Amino acid sequence: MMDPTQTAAPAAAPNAPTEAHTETPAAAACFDTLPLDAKLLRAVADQGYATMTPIQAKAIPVVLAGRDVMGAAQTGTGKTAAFSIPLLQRMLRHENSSMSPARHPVRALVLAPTRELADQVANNVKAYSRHTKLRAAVVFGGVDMKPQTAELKAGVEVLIATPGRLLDHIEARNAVLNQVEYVVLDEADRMLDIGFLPDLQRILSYLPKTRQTLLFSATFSPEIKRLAESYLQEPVLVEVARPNATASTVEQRFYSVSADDKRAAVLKLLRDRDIKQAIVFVNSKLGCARLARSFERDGLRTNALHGDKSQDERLKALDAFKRGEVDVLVCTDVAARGLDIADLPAVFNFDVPFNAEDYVHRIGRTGRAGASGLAVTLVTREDARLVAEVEKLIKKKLELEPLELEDDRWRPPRRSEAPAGGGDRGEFRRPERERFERAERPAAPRRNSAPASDPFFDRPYEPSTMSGTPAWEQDAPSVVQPGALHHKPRKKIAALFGAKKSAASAAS
DNA sequence: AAAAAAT
Repeated sequence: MMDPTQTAAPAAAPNAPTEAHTETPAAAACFDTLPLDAKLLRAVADQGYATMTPIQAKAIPVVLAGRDVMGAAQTGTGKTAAFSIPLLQRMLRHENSSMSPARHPVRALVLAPTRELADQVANNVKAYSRHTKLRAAVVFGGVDMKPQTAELKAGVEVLIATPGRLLDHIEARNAVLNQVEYVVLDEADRMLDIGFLPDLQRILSYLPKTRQTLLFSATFSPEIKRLAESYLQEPVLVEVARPNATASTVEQRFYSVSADDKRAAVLKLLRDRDIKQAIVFVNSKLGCARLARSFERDGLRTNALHGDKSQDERLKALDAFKRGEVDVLVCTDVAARGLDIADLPAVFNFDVPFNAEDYVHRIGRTGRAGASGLAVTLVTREDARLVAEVEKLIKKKLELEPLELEDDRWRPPRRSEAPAGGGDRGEFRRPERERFERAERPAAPRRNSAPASDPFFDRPYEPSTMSGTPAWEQDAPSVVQPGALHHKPRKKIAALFGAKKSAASAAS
């Protein structure tokens, strides 16, 4: 069943102003039907946005009403704007009279799980607040603290941060968080997972108990939902799709290959599908660096992005990729979540991710804002179990296809065949370089139009719920069967593998 | 089988 705001019925948005320049025939609600300050509406229009995406249409009024929110929507559907615009509005409405300029209190805090994502969110918040006097700043690790400190001391109303560096600033008394009124956890389920939880709890301990808290993600397990509940007060669950749903705009393919053929498979698919640009996800930093070097030898313009690179290299790699100067970005899961790369045509899972949730996030780098995208996952026999977990999580029947690598030209030499010394390893790779040299490439960032507002509407799943009561009690059992694989402790899964496999096949 | 986030 469709949500009323998502139908094409003209009556759905009677107040839609005629000046809105949208090509969408569907009468999706426009931002200016909301009680938003003109400064914010102007900033939204500056970004080229007129109509709201479903998560925005549903979450913004709830945030404006001051409620705590747990928000779930597919990747690439505008969650950042869904929380930042109404938060800015509330900050404009309620000037903090107790604000003492000398103490530079932060009024809104947004936490993100990676530095790149924090940076991106900050850029969005700055864009939406540009016509206001509210100041936004971002702090994350890997870069000099001094400029961040100076910015904090000068006074910042909205602070976007990764946890570790924020704690540094708190302890150095650069950031005063005892007057925070709004907290957002972006990629909330990641922020609440075991690796982040201690830092997160420490940060929250510095904040006032009375505040508005917002959690957003495309993935929520019932366990995390329950945990999250303890950080929220009478939260409203805002769901546009079932949590863990993949975007309908992404074509998902699963190819059965041997580990030795994975590189050849990527090259073949890049060629066969005429893919101009792609992210290739790898499970380990070492594998990431190696694969990037390999693609480089194949003549592709390639960069690696992983946590062992300097922050400078990381930001430059991402930037070069966004500008189209790099064909293939080989990454670890540092890039799995949240990053918005306009019109990225394809994502490859060179390795099947260890966590099914990460599959959802990885493929969410493509098919964003209504664009179409391709997600290819390469599956070896050992990965069958992980794929089964993905299937359970996203509740979609996945079909494993064979991939014929008939033409030897696309198969890089095996270790045993490779010429010693690693010189120029084979002319058969030349066609790759030529194809990419021929490819037409957009010179500048490619997205200027407003995001299409209807491709997200065709969900086969339950319509969103928006109620005043915490909904996950009734929701949890129906979403996932008790005992479903991805709810078992990871250790148990690992143990299953350990029992089956000996160290024999571990060499690589 | 891992990655990320402080130095």
